[in-house]
Amino acid sequence: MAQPAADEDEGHDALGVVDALVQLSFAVQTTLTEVAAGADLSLLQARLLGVLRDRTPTMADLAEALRLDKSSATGLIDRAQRRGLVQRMKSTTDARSFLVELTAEGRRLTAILEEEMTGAVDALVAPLDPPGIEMLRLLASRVVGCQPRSAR
Amino acid sequence: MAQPAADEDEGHDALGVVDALVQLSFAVQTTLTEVAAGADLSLLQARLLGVLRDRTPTMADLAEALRLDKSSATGLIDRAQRRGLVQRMKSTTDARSFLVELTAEGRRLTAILEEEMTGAVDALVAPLDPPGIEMLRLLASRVVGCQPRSAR
DNA sequence: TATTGTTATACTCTATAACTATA
DNA sequence: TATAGTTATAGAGTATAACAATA
Repeated sequence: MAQPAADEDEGHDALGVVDALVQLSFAVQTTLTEVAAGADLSLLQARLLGVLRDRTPTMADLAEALRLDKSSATGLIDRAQRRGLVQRMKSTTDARSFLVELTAEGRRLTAILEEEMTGAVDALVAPLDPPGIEMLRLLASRVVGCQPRSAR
Repeated sequence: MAQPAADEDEGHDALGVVDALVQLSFAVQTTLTEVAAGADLSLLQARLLGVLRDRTPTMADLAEALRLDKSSATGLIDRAQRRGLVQRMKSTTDARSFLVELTAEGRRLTAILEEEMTGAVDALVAPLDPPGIEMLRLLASRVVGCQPRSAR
């Protein structure tokens, strides 16, 4: 399928639903990546903060939530911890296990990122009128709400 | 904003437009990544093939199209070339410059990926009825700026 | 002098396999 | 034996800075 034509000046061809969705997904990811970069974070580190906003998962939980191997999660948390964003807490119920939680600094950054990402994505859909935005919200919700979870 | 709840079992909460769009973008990216992985390629390598499908850019053009630093493009093309997917052609107009093009094997893989990615994204929107899909196509096109003027 | 591209370097991110400690 | 997590290792991907060759 066609790539997002970042270097072309006229992007007014009619797109099929696949190209439109793929280009939209790249536009959203680019937006999120830029916001994260503004806080000197990778998108993955930002996603980590998002996961930890409402949870205190074990390393294994975290790996599953981010679809990473457990060894990748170890490195991710090592780097986040080194930057003072998260900390490992010994589990009281399983001596092998850690619970990962945000530090105060991590919570501060998480709040900033949430606000900025919301603003940036809102700006992305600003070309639509309010009914269009509501329709997009509804359709996107329906697509992600019907995801087969059983497949990994 | 909330993370795609990969580890939760029911995704039927009402989502705001930002969360819905972010989750949709991750769903699309995950789908594309899985298709690419099925051909033993990263998503970036697959994007590279997509760019080269209709173009024969210089290294600098390529870096711009993929929004990479020129040094990153060097490594990307080195790896793709090592796998026999692309080749560097000396420019006839600028002795400093190369044109990057697909090999026969690269074209073969590109065609397969295009077909599989289209099928996978189509499957993603299958929960919607045909008017919903058309509406999603229209809204996404408008957001990414590729809507024909007549429909604006 | 400016541009094209590579190299050297350092870091993030990713997975596999082997390992330790605990269940 | 099985599970939770780390370590060792290898590789992709990313950017910055310095560099060579050419424009």
